[in-house]
Amino acid sequence: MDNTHKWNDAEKLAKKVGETLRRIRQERGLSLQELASMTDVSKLTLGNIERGEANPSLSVIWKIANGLTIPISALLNENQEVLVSRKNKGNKVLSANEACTLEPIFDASNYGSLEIHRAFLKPNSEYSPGAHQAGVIEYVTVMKGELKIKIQDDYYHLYEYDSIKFNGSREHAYINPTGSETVLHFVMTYSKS
Amino acid sequence: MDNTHKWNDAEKLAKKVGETLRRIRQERGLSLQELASMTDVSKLTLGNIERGEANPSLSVIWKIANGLTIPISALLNENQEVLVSRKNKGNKVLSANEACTLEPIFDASNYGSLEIHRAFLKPNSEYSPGAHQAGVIEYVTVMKGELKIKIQDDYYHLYEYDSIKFNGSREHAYINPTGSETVLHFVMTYSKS
DNA sequence: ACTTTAGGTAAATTATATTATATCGATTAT
DNA sequence: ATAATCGATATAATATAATTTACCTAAAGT
Repeated sequence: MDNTHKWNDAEKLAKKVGETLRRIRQERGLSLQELASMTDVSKLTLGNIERGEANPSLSVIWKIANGLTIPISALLNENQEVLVSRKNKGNKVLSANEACTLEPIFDASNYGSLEIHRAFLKPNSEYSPGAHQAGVIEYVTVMKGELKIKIQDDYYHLYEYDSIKFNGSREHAYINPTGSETVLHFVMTYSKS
Repeated sequence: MDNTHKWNDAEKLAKKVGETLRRIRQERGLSLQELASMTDVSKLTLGNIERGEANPSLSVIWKIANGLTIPISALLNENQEVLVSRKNKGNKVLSANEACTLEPIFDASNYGSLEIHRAFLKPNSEYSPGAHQAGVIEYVTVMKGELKIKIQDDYYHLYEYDSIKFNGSREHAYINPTGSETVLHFVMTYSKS
């Protein structure tokens, strides 16, 4: 069976992963030794991976990403593979149930794929924007009050100055469980083409 | 070294990958045999992975993703990740003159072009980070207190919930003109190479 | 009944990932 | 100069991923 082509592509991936790992390690000023103790992966294996001469197992990949507290996709350069489309921008300021007032701060359509909003969530109310298009990442910070956020089947309770990051393409809802207004700061990024 | 916890997490990842693979395969109505010939990975290995009883190598992961023509991150559920940043959990960094405390919220410098920080500016003090590299854009929001910001020769006075956007490559300084702490929310973007 | 297909299991083998240890050259610091 | 650190390299040993082959059960079709 001819798998030369595939093998070469897999080789390329290994090389790219190695370059990425080396770049991240050097950006943090770490030696192979230090990285080894952080990740519980031997220095030799790390060196081999960085030189693209390794075929690391999933557990090793996970250990490295975990030790560096980065997503695995950061190692695999998967960010660049994501296909994009731009959000269709309706200029809504009020949500359907009027529970939430959205206030655009900077519209980055002219500068890049970034939008910043401020949102005021009324007491004891819920705002469900639904899922956005693929490639949207939301960063939400609680500026005042409390926020209960539901992302698919999981709930997260955030207090003042807490932040959360998640993929906006997942079904989610913002809930103000308190009797006073909640103020949120939204940063939304859209993957580039 | 105690790595039981980490190992369990790695196990969880393997299980999740297995579930994802099985779901994708069944959604496409493929048998293990068919998937094996599509991916050039043995049926037994595929079965082991689906049952979470395997620790596949990067090349096998790549072969599967390639055979199914899906991004690797789709297999790894990387886009399902949710990160929460709590108010006081981050490692704070002090500026040279100790006027400003910087608290990273989400650091994407290694795999993207976005960083989010929270900053605490001491009463009646100034923080001058100098000019950053070219291509940096800063979005600053006042979460609490007041901020006087100097950008080259111009001054801007911001109050609670005000925001400002400017090019970080220009010389700038953050000034807290009040007697109480100022809390800022930073979003910094970097143009990609 | 019988046959086929799918998926799980087992044993044996091959291939290779991972580690430990040591050495080497280059750089950096004292 | 000398020592120390870093990354590359080599070797050997161990652990385990991956394949092959075979057999098993359950379900679905004929």
